[in-house]
Amino acid sequence: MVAPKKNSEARIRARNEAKILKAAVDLFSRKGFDGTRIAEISQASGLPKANVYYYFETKEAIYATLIERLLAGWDEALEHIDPAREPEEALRHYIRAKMDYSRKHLVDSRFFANEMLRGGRFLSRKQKKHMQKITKEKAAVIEGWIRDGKMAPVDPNHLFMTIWASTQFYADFATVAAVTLCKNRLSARDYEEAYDSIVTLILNGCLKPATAGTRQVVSTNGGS
Amino acid sequence: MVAPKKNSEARIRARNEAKILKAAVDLFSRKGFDGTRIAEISQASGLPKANVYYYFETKEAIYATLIERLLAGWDEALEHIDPAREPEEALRHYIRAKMDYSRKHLVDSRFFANEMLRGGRFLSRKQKKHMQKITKEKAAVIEGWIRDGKMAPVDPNHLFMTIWASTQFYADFATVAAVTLCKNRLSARDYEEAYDSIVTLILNGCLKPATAGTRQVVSTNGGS
DNA sequence: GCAAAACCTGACCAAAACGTCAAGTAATGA
DNA sequence: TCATTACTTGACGTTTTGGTCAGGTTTTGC
Repeated sequence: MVAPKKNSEARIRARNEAKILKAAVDLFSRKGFDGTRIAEISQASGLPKANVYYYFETKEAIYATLIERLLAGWDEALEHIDPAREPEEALRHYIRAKMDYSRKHLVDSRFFANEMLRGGRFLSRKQKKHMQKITKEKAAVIEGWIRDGKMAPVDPNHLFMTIWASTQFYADFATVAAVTLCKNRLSARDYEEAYDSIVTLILNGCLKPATAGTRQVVSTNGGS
Repeated sequence: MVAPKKNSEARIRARNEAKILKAAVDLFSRKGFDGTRIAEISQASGLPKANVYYYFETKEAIYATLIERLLAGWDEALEHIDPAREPEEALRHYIRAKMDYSRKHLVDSRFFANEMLRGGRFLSRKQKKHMQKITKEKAAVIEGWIRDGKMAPVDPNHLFMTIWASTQFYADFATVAAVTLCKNRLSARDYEEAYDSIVTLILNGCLKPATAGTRQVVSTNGGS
């Protein structure tokens, strides 16, 4: 061998598991759990099928690993909803974080969507409880802002869901979005404009007129 | 036979095709195209597998029929966006129509979502063009309202998508919604509240302050 | 009442699916 | 160097899959 490469240190296991998971999440995101064949995963990952089985007991095991990984990122974006901040800034950043996630992790976003369409059967009770807890905490923050007269009296849960829905849309329904915008694929620019629109709509919709003023909240991102 | 039932008039073909399509859309909506087995459809519809093949050439044929049926309803709700109306009323009715559809046709909504996650490969160029045309027309109506100073200057396409996203969310991600609201299943009441929130958010977000006034737009639907 | 058309279905097939295994090859540590 | 462990893989077995078919039963039109 020309270069022996001591990257054997870069554990073979880790590398191959990553290959498999990457191929798997892509397939699952498009075809769902039942629609994905192990043979496809093996082919897409470049590893022989028997090798896939060497690293993962079953298809379920692969799927479960991906779910676990996904849920880990659930809370992160919500960190922006911080009682110490002003609602306008906090929500703006939160929406951006969600939007960025949708764009950069198209596949994960769709994987999640697929699992939800399936009824979320892979989500453990514990995982659900966790999501619930985090959301509840953050809903309380919103309610605080409302009490302080900083926001209009909207239901925080539905506010969150509207944000989730509208940001996730551009990942999960990219096809619809592309058709609507008469494009073949969504560009970074399209995402930018989507972000602006959502921020404008939702922030104007839930901030107290006193805060937002009669002037519309305008996005901070200029177009080229 | 006790009652011979002349409902043989109610064409056997129509009845059985309906049975098959009903079973199929349910399965497709949860497991996607590749994940759905003809045997499952046959079982769920109560017809033997060979009988399913008597009515439909292939699995694709069933799927295509469903897509066709689905797209037919695409324009309907958009009828509300009528230049003769006032934007507030029009948008309110449109959002309600979409929301009602999501609730009453949970399965179709998810079926559509699944197809989009797959990349909309079953949508013909013609069907896409049609969606595009309708949307463009309605976008023009919104733009008219904006020019007339009746609405804030939002991008109509993104406005539509935000509406689609947030209404569809409660059907496609019912699991997430239920977890968020700490319920097992969404009640009619939950949908009502979701509708109220969305209307409040989006209408306040895109109507001219002059129209909406400094007062928040309030929903017309009572609780209980 | 009767022929033609419409409908039904158990049994079958080839291809593909999941998962296993035994016999390898490479890396590791002493 | 050599034994132990980690990794690789072609070939296999069983089950399930989409789809077919030949021979049945019902409906229908007259």
